[in-house]
Amino acid sequence: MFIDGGEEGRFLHADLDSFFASVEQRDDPSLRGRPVLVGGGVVVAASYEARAAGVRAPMGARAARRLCPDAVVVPPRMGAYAQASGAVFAIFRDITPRVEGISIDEAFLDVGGLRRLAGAPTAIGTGLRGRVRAEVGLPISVGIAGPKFLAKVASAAAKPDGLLSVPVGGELAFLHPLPVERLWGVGPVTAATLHTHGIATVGDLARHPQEWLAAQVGTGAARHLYALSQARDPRGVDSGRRRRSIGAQRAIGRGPHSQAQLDAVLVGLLDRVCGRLREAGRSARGVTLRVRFGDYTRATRSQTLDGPADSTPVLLAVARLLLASAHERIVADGITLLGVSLHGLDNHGVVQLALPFEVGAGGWDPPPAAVRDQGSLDRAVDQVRGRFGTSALTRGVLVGRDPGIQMPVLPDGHGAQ
DNA sequence: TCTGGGGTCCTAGGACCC
DNA sequence: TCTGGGGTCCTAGGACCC
Repeated sequence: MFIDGGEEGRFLHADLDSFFASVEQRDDPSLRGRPVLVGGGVVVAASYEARAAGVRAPMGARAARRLCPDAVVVPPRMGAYAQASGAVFAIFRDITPRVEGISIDEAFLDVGGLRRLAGAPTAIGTGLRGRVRAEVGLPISVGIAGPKFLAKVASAAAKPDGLLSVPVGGELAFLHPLPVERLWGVGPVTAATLHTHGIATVGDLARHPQEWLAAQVGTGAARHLYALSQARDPRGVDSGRRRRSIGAQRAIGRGPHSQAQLDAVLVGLLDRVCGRLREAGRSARGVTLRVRFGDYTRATRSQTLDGPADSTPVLLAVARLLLASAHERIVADGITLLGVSLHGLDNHGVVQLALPFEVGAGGWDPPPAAVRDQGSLDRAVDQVRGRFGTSALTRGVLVGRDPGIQMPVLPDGHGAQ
């Protein structure tokens, strides 16, 4: 699909169709053309054949089977999805370095300025779709528009397996007839509020002044929604985004659960989360515990640490204290989910500051400049201390180019012994 | 439909400091 | 003894997204 005429916008949003289910159909030909559900107790992805029967994610498996009795249910294979995602993102970055990943299966690309090199945005999008299909074997939809968020709205409208370009000047004609729920940031709560005031479409929303909107949904959301309803979006593609938290959670049955059982779940969560933290070469300055009670209401408890930490015992101890602080309520109401997330993520100083060191035997890329003397090493280490706290400097070895210059600095698993 | 697992961002109040 | 404003950090909660 393609709205013809006029100049094209610079932002391209690429979104893999029914990603997990498509990977399953790609890898098992017997699943092609059949309704496929990925997940166990809950459907995390449904193929378009299953969606045709009304199945949506997330939906309980039992309800999904009722709607679609001949569906094939397969367990998720996160490894396969991560691999497929990596291959698709490699194609994105081959087209332009200006790529902003939104999740495992979608990204924004800024293709403004590529015209002479690669053609108009629609040509680039068509080429992208062809390459993903040929090289990775997956269907992907593409939206193109001048305001960034509108490219995402367009890709949703293009699905499945399509391309839609909203021409410059045609933004409002495309946007205003759509239901407000299509706007990024309008979920069930905001939608319900807007509906009570007779606002059903984006055009309805655009006819109300921002001040009035602020009284209904708050100043921040009002500013955001008002701008979007006028097809205004000042954001560009940010290719340097880093993850801001790492977490894990587990739904547990209604119980009752003994303290020992809860602690075992907590230990498992911390083990997973801290492993991923260290794998990423990062440290955390805060721990948040997330609890869902028997009545499905939620609460969080969080604590900030004196300095960054990446050790499982340290972070587990903090999480245990937080769990204890929720003990009374858990006893009273029961508990159905336990989760933990780590925030205040940073590298252990050295890599991020690009200090003039070489790390261990392996070093890192790009190689930093050599440390010339003990004095400059000391000053650099002081910088790290000042910025990240002393506990950032407790493990590993930082080695100057001159092998006589060494300081203990890096976390485990980052190349230093 | 009795309910998964991974994230992001915003708001608001209180503590604390200058 | 009483009183002010501004800024930052921390905690808790909520809405939203895939």
